[in-house]
Amino acid sequence: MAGKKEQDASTEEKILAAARVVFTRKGFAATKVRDIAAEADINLSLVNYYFRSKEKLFEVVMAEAVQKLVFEISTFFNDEQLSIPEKITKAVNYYIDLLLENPDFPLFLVNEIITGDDMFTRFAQQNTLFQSHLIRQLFAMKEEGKLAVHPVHIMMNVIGLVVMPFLARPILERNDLVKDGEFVTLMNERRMLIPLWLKGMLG
Amino acid sequence: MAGKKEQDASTEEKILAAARVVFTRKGFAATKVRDIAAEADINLSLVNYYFRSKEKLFEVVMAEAVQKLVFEISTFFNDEQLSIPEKITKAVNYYIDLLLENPDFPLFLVNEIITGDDMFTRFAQQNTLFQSHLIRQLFAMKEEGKLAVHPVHIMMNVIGLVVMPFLARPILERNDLVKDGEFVTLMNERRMLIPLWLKGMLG
DNA sequence: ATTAAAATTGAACAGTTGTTTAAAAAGGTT
DNA sequence: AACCTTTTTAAACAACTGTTCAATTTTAAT
Repeated sequence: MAGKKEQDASTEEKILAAARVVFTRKGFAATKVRDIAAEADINLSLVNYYFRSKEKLFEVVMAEAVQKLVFEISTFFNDEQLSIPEKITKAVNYYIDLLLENPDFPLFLVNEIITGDDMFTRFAQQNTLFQSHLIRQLFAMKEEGKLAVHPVHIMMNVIGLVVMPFLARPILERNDLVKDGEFVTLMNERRMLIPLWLKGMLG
Repeated sequence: MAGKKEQDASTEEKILAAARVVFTRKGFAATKVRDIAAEADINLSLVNYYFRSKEKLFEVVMAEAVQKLVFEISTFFNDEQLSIPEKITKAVNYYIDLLLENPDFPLFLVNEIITGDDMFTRFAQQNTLFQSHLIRQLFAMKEEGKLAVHPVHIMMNVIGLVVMPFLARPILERNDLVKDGEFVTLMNERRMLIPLWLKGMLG
């Protein structure tokens, strides 16, 4: 029960890939184990054979998502060599790259903040985003009187300006306010714009 | 089947109130009809008696939420007497008022964008937010060369700057970055700040 | 008080869902 | 080949879930 066997990871990986797709698109509660089995094109029982339960499988997928969205970004935020604008520029570009590849991530995570029991809490606990070097820099700036507002405002703005478009995307495209393919162009524009806007906010 | 009876709306309202609470907190898929019955403290069958099905009941709750969050705001956005900054200021204050009273709304709506079949689509169709007078004003400004960026950027920024804090709130408070009660203070600060920031973005 | 409609209840239904089980198939080692 | 482990399969279970039904209670009108 302890050691994992190597050899053929193909079935296990097929399940995991399918789980990523279905969980991300439908959320935990709306996802049926049979959906995952069908998407992976494997027998139903294999899901419980490789991952002990639906919940355990979900935890793996969720951990991956949080890893990508939160942990990686904290590298930039904790790099003591970088100035505030440099940190923001790096973070914005990393996020936009990531979200262009995984457009469902924000909806997925937000979805689980709501329903999630402790699942999201557990990961967020180890989160170094909100106790990062960037935060300390901002607080220091505030102390010196060089920042007029609470540092949390800045943090919320960075995340809000990057993430919100991906949340609003379905509505924007549905209402033909953003044409096909134009969304990507707009997001690429924001790589420049968001750091610029934040410079304005910082004073 | 056609005409609704008047007299005792108490039970019906109890169910509706309970549905608002449970649907908003857990989302459609994770909500059981028995949860709603328990929350309303009424017999299980009465949910189907007053509202034909779980889905029909959900549509009522969702329609209310969209009404509050989208339709009302379009009044401001379509008031031809108001300048762009005036529209934004009104919208920001209305949203912050509303969201302080219903902090779960954003999570709820986002949750249903993901899982929702056509439900959200149907309402968004009639949406006058993204074809509003404000949009036309912004496009006109762009034409005149007085606005450097695509108007959609501005729209996304308004919504993002207002809504994101409510999405992030659980995480912020969990990490003690925002103390008890401080969140409300921060949101009240944003009534002034967001219009200010947007003035900067507009040129 | 009688009568009819509306509201409420408890029980049951039919379908779904996560999980388990026992048996078969495949793979590897000696 | 014989033997053991790992993987896969079909079937079933037990709990859950949305909904319905028949019977009872409440309400309102005459």
